[in-house]
Amino acid sequence: MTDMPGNRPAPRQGSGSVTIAHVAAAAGVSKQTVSNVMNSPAKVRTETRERVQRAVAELGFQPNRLARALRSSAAGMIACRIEPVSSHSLAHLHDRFLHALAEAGQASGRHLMLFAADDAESEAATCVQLVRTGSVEGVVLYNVVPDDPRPSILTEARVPFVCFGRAADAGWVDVDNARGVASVVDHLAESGHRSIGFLGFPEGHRVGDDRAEGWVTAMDRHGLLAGSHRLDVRGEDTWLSGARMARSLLGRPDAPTALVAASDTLAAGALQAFRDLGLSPGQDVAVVGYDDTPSAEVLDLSSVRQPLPEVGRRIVEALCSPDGTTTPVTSLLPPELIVRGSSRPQA
Amino acid sequence: MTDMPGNRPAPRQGSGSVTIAHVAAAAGVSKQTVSNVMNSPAKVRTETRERVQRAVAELGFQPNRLARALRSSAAGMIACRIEPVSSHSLAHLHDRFLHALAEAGQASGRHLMLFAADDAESEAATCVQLVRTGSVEGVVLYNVVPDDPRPSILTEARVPFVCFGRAADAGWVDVDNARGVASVVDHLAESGHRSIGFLGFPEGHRVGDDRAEGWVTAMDRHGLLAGSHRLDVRGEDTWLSGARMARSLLGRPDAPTALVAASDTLAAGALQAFRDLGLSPGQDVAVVGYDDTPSAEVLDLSSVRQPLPEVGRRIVEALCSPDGTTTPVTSLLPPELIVRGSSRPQA
DNA sequence: ACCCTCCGTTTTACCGATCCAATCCGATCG
DNA sequence: CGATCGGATTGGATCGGTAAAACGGAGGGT
Repeated sequence: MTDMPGNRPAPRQGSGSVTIAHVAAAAGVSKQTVSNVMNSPAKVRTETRERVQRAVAELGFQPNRLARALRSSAAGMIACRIEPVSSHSLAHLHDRFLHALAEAGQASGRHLMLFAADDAESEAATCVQLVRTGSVEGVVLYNVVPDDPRPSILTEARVPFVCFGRAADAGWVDVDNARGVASVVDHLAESGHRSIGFLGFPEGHRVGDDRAEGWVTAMDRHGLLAGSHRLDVRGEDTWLSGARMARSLLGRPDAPTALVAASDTLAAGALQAFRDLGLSPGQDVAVVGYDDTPSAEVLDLSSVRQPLPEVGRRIVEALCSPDGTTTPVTSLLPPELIVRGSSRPQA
Repeated sequence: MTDMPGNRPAPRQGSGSVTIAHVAAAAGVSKQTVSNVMNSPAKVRTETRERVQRAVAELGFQPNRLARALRSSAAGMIACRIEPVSSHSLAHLHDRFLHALAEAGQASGRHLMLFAADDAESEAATCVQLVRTGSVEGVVLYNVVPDDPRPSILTEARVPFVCFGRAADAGWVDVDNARGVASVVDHLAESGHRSIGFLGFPEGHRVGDDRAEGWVTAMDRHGLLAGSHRLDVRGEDTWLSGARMARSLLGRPDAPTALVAASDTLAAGALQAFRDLGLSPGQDVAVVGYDDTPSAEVLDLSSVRQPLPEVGRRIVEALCSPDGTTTPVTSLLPPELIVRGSSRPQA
């Protein structure tokens, strides 16, 4: 209680921060007891605990994360690359995903570190380095494609990681794209639509193909597929392309009464096509987008929302669970359909 | 060279990482010499240095960031809040800004930590906590508004911080919005336009007002302001609102031949209005957007680009420079006009 | 030969917390 | 009444580096 361990002047002026030793001295106990109060309060007698807690509150003590991390070799951090802007369709989700990840991490006492990288290889190299230097406990991969080089590099280097998007021989969390589109078809079919078109991405990419497959499956289930294969059109994920595709579908003799778009961008283009053709969205013809971007709300556009908060939680959980010899954790989450004016059945 | 300091089994199997002690043992020198090789190579004799470097390479040693940070009490990290998605016009910039920040930080050996917060107050509280726990050296504030509560809280708590956007009594980095819009007016005036309209945000917000002021100033400088005050219209930052405002301007008897928009969103709306009116962008009427979002390129829309990489560098520099009693660093950067088809003078 | 400087290296201490083993204490028990 | 026992508390070592001071041998000056 008299002086500081280490003969340092008590609460240092200015810049120095309050350490566990200051608290211990103030409460008249040892450092270890303070540590116990912070980490396993049950081990400390109530009276002592309260005395320590008072000292903690008075001095405004906050344990040094670095020291704790060093000693317990648990960095309390996960890393994720922040990609440069691209016209990739998932780019719109990137910041929402990072937000979800940050929030989920905080909920379990872990922070999110961002890093930039030029390509997949340097991203993987950075991940390895971050883990080797003890900076992070694991990393999250985003936008994983079928023959992605990253999972194998990281597995080889024994870097804990989880993918957002399916990957072989690795832990992943994904949102069921096929199911999302299928739920849109269900919704439209239940609203009485019998001819439902699909505006998709060019073939060859996982996400786009999954969404297309959802349309086929659901159409078939409703017995609407026969003769509908002409209603499946594909094109770039741009507003103009969406408008063009919608116009071409609606210009046919067997024009569909509803459209499912693989993105809000395409759906926004479709809305424009409706306007050009003098059709009223939701009344004359329905359209539903995907990803529930901010513009969907502005445009009163129905859309499929990915449960990003849950995705974040699952990823953090998978990353921090007792990894090892067991099969990597995988989970496929259902998206949620948000119905707005563009597809609401008129009363 | 014989056994490990601390009597630990040499390169531990599996999970354990290579430490400075392993390298020291392998090279037959002390830990400190290894440390010197890594940090101040000049202090070490060439022969010794090479021997150590060989050992470093062989063992794949990477210094533990946590240990280094703890000892030198320099976290090597900066933090920035990641905001939830909003319809705020600057939201489009958020991920690009974070990317720039991450890149700039890496260039100076600092990593970027992201955190989520519900409001400005809890954001400030988190910042204080992050610095107090030694997790980060400083924080970056984004979207700073005139009477923002955050700067004063952080100053009070002696948390080093820099704002992206002007703030009183604090370090900040900003892009000159007025100058950006003025450069657009210059460009249009040089292309022969004499009647130039402005599509802006509702009054009362720093960014929007700055951009509007740029239009006024430049128009006046070119002697085009007289009678032009009717060409300054304001509205929400949405696509629909942009289309509406453009239509209303172009429908007048004194219709402008060029439009300056305060955002790409508004400009995209204007492009739609042109289409509706049968006008050809860049030929019949010019339009220029702001922020050079990805859609600007797709739409062949001229736009003003904020020099985010430079903003990031300046922020990191300001945050890590010898802070203290001197006046906080402030810098106002010029944006760059990207001319595309929507405003290119026809040859 | 002696002292002093200089340089390269090692030694010692330390950053701030946690882990482990040892100690202390009152309470129970033979 | 001394030995034992279990929970509360403490001291010391440790995590992996870095700062500062101590060390030792080569070279220079007188």
